[in-house]
Amino acid sequence: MLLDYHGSVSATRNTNQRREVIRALERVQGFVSAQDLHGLIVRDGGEVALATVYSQLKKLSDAQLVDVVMTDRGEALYRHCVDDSHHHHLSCRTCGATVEVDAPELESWARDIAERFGYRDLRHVLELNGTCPSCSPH
Amino acid sequence: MLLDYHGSVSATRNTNQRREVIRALERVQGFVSAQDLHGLIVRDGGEVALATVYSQLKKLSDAQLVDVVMTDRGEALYRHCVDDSHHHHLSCRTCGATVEVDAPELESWARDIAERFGYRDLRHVLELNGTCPSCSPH
DNA sequence: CTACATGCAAAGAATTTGCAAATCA
DNA sequence: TGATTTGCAAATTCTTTGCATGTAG
Repeated sequence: MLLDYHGSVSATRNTNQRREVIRALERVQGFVSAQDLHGLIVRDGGEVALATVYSQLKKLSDAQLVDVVMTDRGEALYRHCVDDSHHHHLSCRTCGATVEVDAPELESWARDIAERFGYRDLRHVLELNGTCPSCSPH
Repeated sequence: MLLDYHGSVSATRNTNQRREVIRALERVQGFVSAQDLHGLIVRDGGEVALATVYSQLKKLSDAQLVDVVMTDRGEALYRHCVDDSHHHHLSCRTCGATVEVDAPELESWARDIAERFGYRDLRHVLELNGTCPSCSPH
């Protein structure tokens, strides 16, 4: 039992489906779309409706238990939150190649900014892209 | 006239509609959705179909003449590529309040990263959000 | 008990596509 | 003239919603 922002009692029932979703997220270790996640669950014999996967993912992300990122195709990708290993991507606009980038300076800079403006629960997403070496004109 | 990847001739006609789209993008100076852009054009007496706005935006972004960013709602935002007056936004997830944030440290950090990986023509988009002071529990 | 969760089907929102008619080069 | 573009409407894709039924607490 937990108190929410308004002091009332918050529920979040521990249903089979919720556990299936969380288990699948943990198994994947990375970003997955809701649809793929649902596919995984079903393929493994789980019985969860796609709409339920969506609603659980929404609750999990509201509770900040999963991270959400948007694909360039407008598809949301979710991943089980393990705030270590927070990193960003630098991708090539031409060939799509991607490298992972650690950004400790960015993280602390972001925290400073948030503090300066009195914002809490800061999250951030950084998209870096350019032309990678192999796609650059010689 | 321009050669494409396969050596054939590439066209890109300079139609009224294309000009309308570009003009609207220049007028806005920032990120707009395709739908809003279409709304702007129409409200100004322009006669361009929404589907045409989409197709022109696609061509423009393929040609790297506009930047594209994804909203957390899965909506694409486009902006005419100018790279002056570069800044970022810190917004409140609860009420939507937004403040502009300068990020000189970020800019130079991003340049360093790009250089380290040999990437050129670097662009970046940073999305910062949290809970603003007035939406924070007292 | 009952407030919340589920599942289905239908609704929504953003974007794409098919195709005939218009038009730039 | 002839290949692109346009515009409309229908199709797609991802996600949300309405509502009757199920169920955790």
